[in-house]
Amino acid sequence: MLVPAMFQNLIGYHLRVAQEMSFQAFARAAGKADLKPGWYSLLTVLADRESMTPSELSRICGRDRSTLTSSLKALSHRGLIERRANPDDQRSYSVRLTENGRKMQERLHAIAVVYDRHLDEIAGKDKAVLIAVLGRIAATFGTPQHLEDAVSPLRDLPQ
Amino acid sequence: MLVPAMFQNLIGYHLRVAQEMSFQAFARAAGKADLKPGWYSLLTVLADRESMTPSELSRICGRDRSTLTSSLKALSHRGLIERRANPDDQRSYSVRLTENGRKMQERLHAIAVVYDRHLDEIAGKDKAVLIAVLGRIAATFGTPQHLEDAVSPLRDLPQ
DNA sequence: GCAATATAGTTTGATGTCAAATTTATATTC
DNA sequence: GAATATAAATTTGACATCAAACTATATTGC
Repeated sequence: MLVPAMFQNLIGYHLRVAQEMSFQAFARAAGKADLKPGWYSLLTVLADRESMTPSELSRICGRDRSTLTSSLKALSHRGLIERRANPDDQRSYSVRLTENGRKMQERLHAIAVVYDRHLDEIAGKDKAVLIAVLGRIAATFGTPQHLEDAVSPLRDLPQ
Repeated sequence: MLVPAMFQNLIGYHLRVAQEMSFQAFARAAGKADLKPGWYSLLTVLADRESMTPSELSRICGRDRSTLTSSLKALSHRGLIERRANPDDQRSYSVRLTENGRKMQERLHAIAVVYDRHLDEIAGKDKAVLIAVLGRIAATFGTPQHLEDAVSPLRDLPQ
């Protein structure tokens, strides 16, 4: 694989390439199963909660609220989520997974796990070091609010 | 930083978060200097070459050729690159940096290098291992043999 | 109690991306 | 040498995304 000489020593370059390549592999696999990779984070966050409002989901997934409008419409139209009016606030509504939505989340997660096994094999004995360094990078460059928030709902998941 | 339990053993998760954090830091810094991070990869690749065609640039930067059309128009309009007709092939033309383009590339590169120094410090003695593993990931997922799809564009810098 | 302000969600507009179709030019084949 | 195929760049269409404007409802402050 050809790497421009001037990038050879830049960690940021390798980080970006590796991330994009592995994500694209996941996206292609999901696409073949007619699954949108963009759904993965939404469904996975929802899978751990009774229900959430679009705004909460937006903060946790790190995407603008306006972006979720069409995603939620698509997910709802496909019967993967359902909306429920909030009796206390007529502006708002809550979203929760349907049974099909849960199955879809599991399918996507299964695909993600398969790709992560590839990553495990590639990393080999360096896996612990890799995860440690990546963790330090994430911590150093600051944790955006959306990821900070994302932690709380998922923190206590059964292993 | 807290990591959701269901993700804490997934390399892909740490890879994505680390990449997202460091790229956003770079993008914010570039944005403050009124620079489009999307220009960085194009200008940097061009900075290393006499000239290139849009197709070569597209392959090296891993973006679809059609995507480059508007970018090159913007860069050209700003006087950062110039186009030259190819006398041997009237369909094609070459692109090269202007003096201003080189200055702009240097400004962006300086910002990128600052962030990569942070990454160096964070990686410390693990830098070589990190780059090696990231390289293997890119090579594996960017190589068609591992996936039926023959999609293996070369990715490049944060943009 | 009502006007001002804030909030939830959507709509709109701009940008960046890919894929497919198009156009024009070059190569290949018969 | 004409027909066909390939190639370079662009155009078009479909999305995803963010930010700003907008609508409808809630909350706050006076």
